[in-house]
Amino acid sequence: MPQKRILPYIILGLLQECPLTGKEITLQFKNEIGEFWKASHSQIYPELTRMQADKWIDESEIDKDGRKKYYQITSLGKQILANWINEPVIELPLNRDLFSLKLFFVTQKDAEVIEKLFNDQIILISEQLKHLKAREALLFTDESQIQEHYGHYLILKRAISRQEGQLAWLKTTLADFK
Amino acid sequence: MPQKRILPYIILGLLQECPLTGKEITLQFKNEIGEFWKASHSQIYPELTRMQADKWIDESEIDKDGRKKYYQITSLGKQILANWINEPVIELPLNRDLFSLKLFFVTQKDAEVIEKLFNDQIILISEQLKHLKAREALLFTDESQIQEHYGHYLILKRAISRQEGQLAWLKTTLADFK
DNA sequence: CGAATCATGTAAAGAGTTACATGATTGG
DNA sequence: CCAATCATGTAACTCTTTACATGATTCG
Repeated sequence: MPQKRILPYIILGLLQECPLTGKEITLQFKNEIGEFWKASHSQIYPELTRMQADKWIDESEIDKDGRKKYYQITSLGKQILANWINEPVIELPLNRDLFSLKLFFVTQKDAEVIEKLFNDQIILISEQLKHLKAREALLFTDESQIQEHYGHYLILKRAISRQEGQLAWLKTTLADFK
Repeated sequence: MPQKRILPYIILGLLQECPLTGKEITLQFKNEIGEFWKASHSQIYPELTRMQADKWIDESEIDKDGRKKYYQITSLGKQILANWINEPVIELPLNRDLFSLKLFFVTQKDAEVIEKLFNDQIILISEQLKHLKAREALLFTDESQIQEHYGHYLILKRAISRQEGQLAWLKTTLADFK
């Protein structure tokens, strides 16, 4: 048996707000959600078909003629989403971090290797952080935006906090090392 | 084509220090490495066979009679490991965080749900942090330990820093919310 | 109209998880 | 000696990614 399916619940969560096409769902994974889960269109389209068969979602009347297919959440889907959110999270987040792995295998004498690893990683994280902060400035200009999309606001904040923490650690550890 | 193979490099990194059995390698993933990559024995044993066929590792003479199989890194393996470490890391770390995902889908009126999510997560992270700090106290009692296993020390520190950052964010955000 | 791209979908293959299997060893 | 477990290995199945495919639309 494989690992527990998460993707359909994420799709339900997105459709909870408004009907979306497969393409639009795919694009969401380039934004905040992508910080905490990845999925590509070749997973999403079959998943939508399956969820429709299971009556978690159905096809929306919006733009029915056009070539885009809008899906909307059903009342069954809403229940399933609520149940999932209420299930306690008992696993730690999974992190796959090549930087940390490479660090694991260096010895203190590999000074150049260590410094290069750190410098590259600092650049990488800095760029991502800049991108996240730009999104924050764009989307959450006033309090009403925050109220309306509170969950989105929280996980964007969380992503920013995480990257800032990493960046700070990288910089102080590199400074200590030198 | 699938994602890039990482496991063999991790195994090389472990074998760089001393010969190990498949079982011992498996157990390493319950320690620091498990913070940044997961693997189970059913991946590791076939991978060892494959790496031996590719001459990245070979069977050690240690305990050759016993039922345990010790593997050691070859000089080819050492080169391949060094090359891998020197390749720049261009991808961001992958994070899969169910807590953040669930947070994404709540609205501000779901006060109980949000508080429960936060409280559960605080407990989860606290326990993990306690465990990591216990390992730190156990392994790195003096400076010579740090020198000798510098990479191990760094990624343990990194894991601790990460969890502490998350915990601080969880606590202040929960306090703000109330 | 022709080229680029959009939106949807399918195919192929390795990655990773859980469960099952087996012979050796240990311990009461 | 029998049960538990150890160390290794295999099997079945899903996940995930990359590449390929196709018809509709847009734009110069």
